[in-house]
Amino acid sequence: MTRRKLETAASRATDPGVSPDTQDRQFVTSLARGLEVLRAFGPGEATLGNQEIAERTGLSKPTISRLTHTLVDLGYLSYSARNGRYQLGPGVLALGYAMIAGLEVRERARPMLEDLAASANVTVAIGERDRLNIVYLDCCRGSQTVALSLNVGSRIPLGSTALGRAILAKLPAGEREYLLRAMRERMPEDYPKIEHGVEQAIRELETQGFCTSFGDWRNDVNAVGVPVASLDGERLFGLICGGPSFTLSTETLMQDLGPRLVEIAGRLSAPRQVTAD
Amino acid sequence: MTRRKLETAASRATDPGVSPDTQDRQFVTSLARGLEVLRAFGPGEATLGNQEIAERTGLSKPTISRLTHTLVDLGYLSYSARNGRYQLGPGVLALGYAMIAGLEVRERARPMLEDLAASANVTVAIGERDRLNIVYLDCCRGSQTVALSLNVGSRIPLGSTALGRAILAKLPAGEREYLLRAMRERMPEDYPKIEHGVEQAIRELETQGFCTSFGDWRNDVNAVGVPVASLDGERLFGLICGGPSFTLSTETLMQDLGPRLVEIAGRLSAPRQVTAD
DNA sequence: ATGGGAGTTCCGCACAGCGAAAGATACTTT
DNA sequence: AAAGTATCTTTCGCTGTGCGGAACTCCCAT
Repeated sequence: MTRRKLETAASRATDPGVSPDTQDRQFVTSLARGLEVLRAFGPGEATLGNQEIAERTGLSKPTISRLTHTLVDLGYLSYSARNGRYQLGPGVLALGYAMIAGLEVRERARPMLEDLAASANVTVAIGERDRLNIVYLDCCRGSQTVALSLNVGSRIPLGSTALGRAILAKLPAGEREYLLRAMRERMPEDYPKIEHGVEQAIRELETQGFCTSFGDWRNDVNAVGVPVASLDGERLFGLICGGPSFTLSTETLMQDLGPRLVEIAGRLSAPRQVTAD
Repeated sequence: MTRRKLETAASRATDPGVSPDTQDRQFVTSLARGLEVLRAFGPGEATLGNQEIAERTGLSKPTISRLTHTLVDLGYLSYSARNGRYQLGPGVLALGYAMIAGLEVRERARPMLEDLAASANVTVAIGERDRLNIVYLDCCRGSQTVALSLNVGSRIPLGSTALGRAILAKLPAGEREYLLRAMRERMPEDYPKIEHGVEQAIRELETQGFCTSFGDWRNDVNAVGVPVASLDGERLFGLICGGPSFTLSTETLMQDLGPRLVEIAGRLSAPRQVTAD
């Protein structure tokens, strides 16, 4: 039982499409496939037909037909007989809420995020890794200019954002390398920048306690980030603070906001550091 | 033992009418079971062990073991080796966001909800049915804008709320009866009230275009609701407007807010705006 | 130490779920 | 209108997946 969670946690945690040739007797394929179907509904693809799902997932049409049938039956997909297309259904949203409602880190973090967002008029967010993305768990904005009400749940890339870098940098080396490898395979052209950014983030975390992304994700967005471990030490989150580059200078981030983020992260972490690694 | 009950009841709670109880060759059991595992994580149960999941779902321990293993692998569950318990993972949240981001009704409804919530200082929400619950798809509050996105995705009962009644009342009779029957089985003691409320809602919708729930869900909450069909006519949503009974009188709801809700519902259903074809 | 409870692994069997191809339906094209 | 095209569903045997009882391991309590 030596090779346990580290490997499996990283094993399929990357990308759809190819099912890794694991003879894992513990792995339930149909479940994974069904979830892959749900995952096919991305930002740009609010509605999909069976054909499109089959293409995106690489599964055969009859399989898709059965899976969608099942998912509709359970309320995770809605079917429009009008145009033969599916949409994500209410069941999926209820699950998402249950997830966020049960997250104690979020509860504890929220007042601090609000405080910082309001006092410095920046965007503050907490996120977690999901495969090769970061998912926003919570988000506070300074001035309610344009209220894009909830990007809680939205994804941003892992490699180029301050949030992603903070998390990658804090990850055990093995897992980090696994993820970097997956990114290199998937987007070889972006990889050099990604790798460089992550290496820099590791150094920054060592020296100053927070890492940066100045224009690396969107070139008009600056942000600083810190990692935060859950109380039981099993989950790794990231905390960022950022804004448009013409509002938010790198100096402010480096000298004021970064340190404040570090301080918040300290308060969020367990009172006693039990780093048994 | 009687383990068939919960599972099948839950499965069919979405699909009304002539679902032949014959072994549905289209139905992928493992997928349904896996999703049932995720669903076991309710409001009160942020973390669960395998044993508890097995009890809640009625599945055998080895089966749960395999399903949780798979779900952890895919990022839909997080596992804490510390105490051997699971939590919903980030993947689930990303799905929820994709669902809500792809909902055009929500986009179109939002400005109207905000407007009404602000001008009348009430809570306005849009929801959809998920099995025997209503799931909030969006929610605007009048004055206290503190917790805005928090209860998106949260569930309220189908039978006693204005939202649930609006949807039940507008449903095809067969489906409505199917759901009522399911509710009678599951909560026989509450059923008489539920049935009465729904019958009343049907009458109210006919006569005044909106239905009511005055203290029937929480006895200090008043609300009025209307059904809204999606543009393609395939999905049925509900719109409510409500607040605490000491702030929001039944008269205001009946004479002012109810009609305004009806008007909003009309604008949501009618695609003929200032469109130049 | 010792017992009990929780979780995982073994194992053979049944049948769930798979995919090629045929059938059904809706939507275009000529 | 009729043939053509694209999409989705159903059929049908075969295979291998996933199932559960029982045995095994681990972790806490006491």
